[in-house]
Amino acid sequence: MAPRKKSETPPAPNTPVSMADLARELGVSMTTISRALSDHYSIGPEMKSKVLKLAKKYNYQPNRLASALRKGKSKLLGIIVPYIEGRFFPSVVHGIETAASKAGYNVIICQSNEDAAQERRNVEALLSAQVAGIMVSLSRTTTSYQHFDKVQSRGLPLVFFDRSVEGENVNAVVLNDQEGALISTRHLLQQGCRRIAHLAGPQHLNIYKNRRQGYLDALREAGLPVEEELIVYTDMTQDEGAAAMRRWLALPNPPDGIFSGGDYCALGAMQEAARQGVRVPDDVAITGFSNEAFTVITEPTITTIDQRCEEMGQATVRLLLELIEASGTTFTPRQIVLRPELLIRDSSLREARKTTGRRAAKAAVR
Amino acid sequence: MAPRKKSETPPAPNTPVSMADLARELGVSMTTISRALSDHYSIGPEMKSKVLKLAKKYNYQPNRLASALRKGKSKLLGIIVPYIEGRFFPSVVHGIETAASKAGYNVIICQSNEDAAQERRNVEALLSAQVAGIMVSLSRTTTSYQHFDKVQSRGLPLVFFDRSVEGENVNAVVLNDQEGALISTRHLLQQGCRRIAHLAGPQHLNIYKNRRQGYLDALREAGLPVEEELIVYTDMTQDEGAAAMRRWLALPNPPDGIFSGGDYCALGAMQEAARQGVRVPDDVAITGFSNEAFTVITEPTITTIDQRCEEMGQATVRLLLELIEASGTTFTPRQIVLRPELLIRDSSLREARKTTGRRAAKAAVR
DNA sequence: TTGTAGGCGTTATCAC
DNA sequence: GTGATAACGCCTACAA
Repeated sequence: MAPRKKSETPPAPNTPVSMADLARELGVSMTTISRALSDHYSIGPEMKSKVLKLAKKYNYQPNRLASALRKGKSKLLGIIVPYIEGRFFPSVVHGIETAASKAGYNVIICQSNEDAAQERRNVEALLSAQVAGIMVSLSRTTTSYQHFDKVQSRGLPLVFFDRSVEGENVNAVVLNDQEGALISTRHLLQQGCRRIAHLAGPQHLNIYKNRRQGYLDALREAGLPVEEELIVYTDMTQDEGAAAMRRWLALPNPPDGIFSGGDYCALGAMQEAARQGVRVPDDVAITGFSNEAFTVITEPTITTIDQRCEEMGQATVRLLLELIEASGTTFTPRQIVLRPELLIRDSSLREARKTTGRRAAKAAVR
Repeated sequence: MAPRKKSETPPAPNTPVSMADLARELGVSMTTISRALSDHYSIGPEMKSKVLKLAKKYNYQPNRLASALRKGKSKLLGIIVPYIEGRFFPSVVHGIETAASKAGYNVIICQSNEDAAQERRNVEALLSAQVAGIMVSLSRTTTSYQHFDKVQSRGLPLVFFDRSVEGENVNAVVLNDQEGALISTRHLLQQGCRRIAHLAGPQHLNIYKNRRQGYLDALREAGLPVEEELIVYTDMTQDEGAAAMRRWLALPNPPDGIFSGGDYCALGAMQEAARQGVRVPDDVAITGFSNEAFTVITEPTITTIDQRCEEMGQATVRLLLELIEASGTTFTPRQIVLRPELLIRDSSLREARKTTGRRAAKAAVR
């Protein structure tokens, strides 16, 4: 479409009105209009109100493209996530969008689909769109980081969240998975468990490595031995949780507590226990990880670790905005570590006084 | 930040390179560069490859802001959703982003938080950002639609999805809730249920009104009477489902089938049945609506209606792109109605041959 | 306090 | 086939 011709008549009602249109209408210069609209200091109050009134009348919308082009700074932030599904990423994105919008920014969202090449293309697209900063949770297949070097060498603020690159040289917001595992396992110990098993996830992923470490820390702290038969490595699926539980229940001396690195896996174990007539939490107490939505609807409800999705989103935006404002000056990279929260529910609580009444699940309204 | 001064030296490595920089380097005009990069017809092949090589060397990124400003058309689409949580909206957004990105568009996401005023602000922001089109799922509190009239009067393509305004004058993609209810209730009839109850949602919301209507249709079709004591109006929560079930089980003649307008509510009913020793599906068959993630992990798994979230996203983008391409020409608004899918699971399947083995739940990896 | 003018990076139009 | 030039809408020295 060819650009609209400049006309001397007032703008058609269905066409966006520019500052030039307002200027012509009032017989003043564009500068005046610009100052009135941007609340500049040197502008007569009556002039200003006249401009504002006309702007409202014509429903003037500033063209942020033009503004960004001129100023070299847009009001757009970019997010790259592996995907927008499940519980975790949508919640973080929710937190990000809320915080960004509060600060006057809009957010462009991209999915890498766990594909490094796609992630690279996402970065290019965001650079092309002239975003003011980028937030990334790494794709699982990303092994080289040049595309991010390029971002930083342009002086464009960059913050990783949840899945970050290692090191002190990046800005990142992550959850302390190890601490989560530690407090969860400690809780099982406090409930009287002495033989605590662990459903571990793929150890090449940091989150699962750290969760296993936290579990080990808690055992050591309590002076308990680590028994290899009590650690089962899984892909964190429900079925693998059930399978592990079957193996454990077949032992001469089965565990009396289980810390699972994920909720689905914990669920599988719990269901297998029920099938075999083993009582949860009395015979075996179980805790999960992630606070999946279903953990409050099972019977018993599942003790788990909340990952502070919303806070993670907020913290990510806060850090990014700091970087944007400090743009130009030197800024020492920061890693923000969020503290996980243990949500104690019925699957691990052995005392007589259980949590009173199930937490009402959110309405299934869409 | 003041715009960078035009310099005669090659660009610093950390600064974006423009077409002018390339032109200077090659001693040709910007026009030539532009043509080479945009694959224009009148350009010498050797010139073209020279330009492309240099562009790659300097890692040239087109400035889409400038391009959009000049052309009056950006490569950005806007989405407005009530929120990015639960199962439904994230999945639709996932579908939208995937389809948009395939077509070379990026997506700005906004949340209205079920607030009409916020929704209005979202529209303004997207207009300001000069998006090429807008996709909206209405906030629950939206009662006036002027902000959308403004969008359309600007000639900006607009498509509603899921929560749309009524009428033939809008472009929309919605699910046929009534049909979903119909096939779900029919399925219960086929399973031999003769007294089918309904957990209904708030009737001022179209989706629940339509689901109730589908239920009534199925009863009429089967020549069964509508009994008011078998329809309970709820807010679709788990607890209300349980409460309704309690009332039904206290009847002299309890229902032998239940069609719930939502999965959480169905779950509550199912759990209450279990507590009272009533067998599902043999004593009472139950079906839900929405295909929430938990419906495959309960025991028994819950029969439900899939809402085609991904397809909805794709269809929305397809329709919007059509509108964008038809921009200027007259385009008769279209309403696309997606057909829901009945997922038959154990909570309603009375025959001996149940679904073999629980469907493996997706790994709880984040 | 207000106006003038140039430029942000790209592309369409015209001339060569 | 290539080049010069003028916009797109906004912002900001600088001048008045």
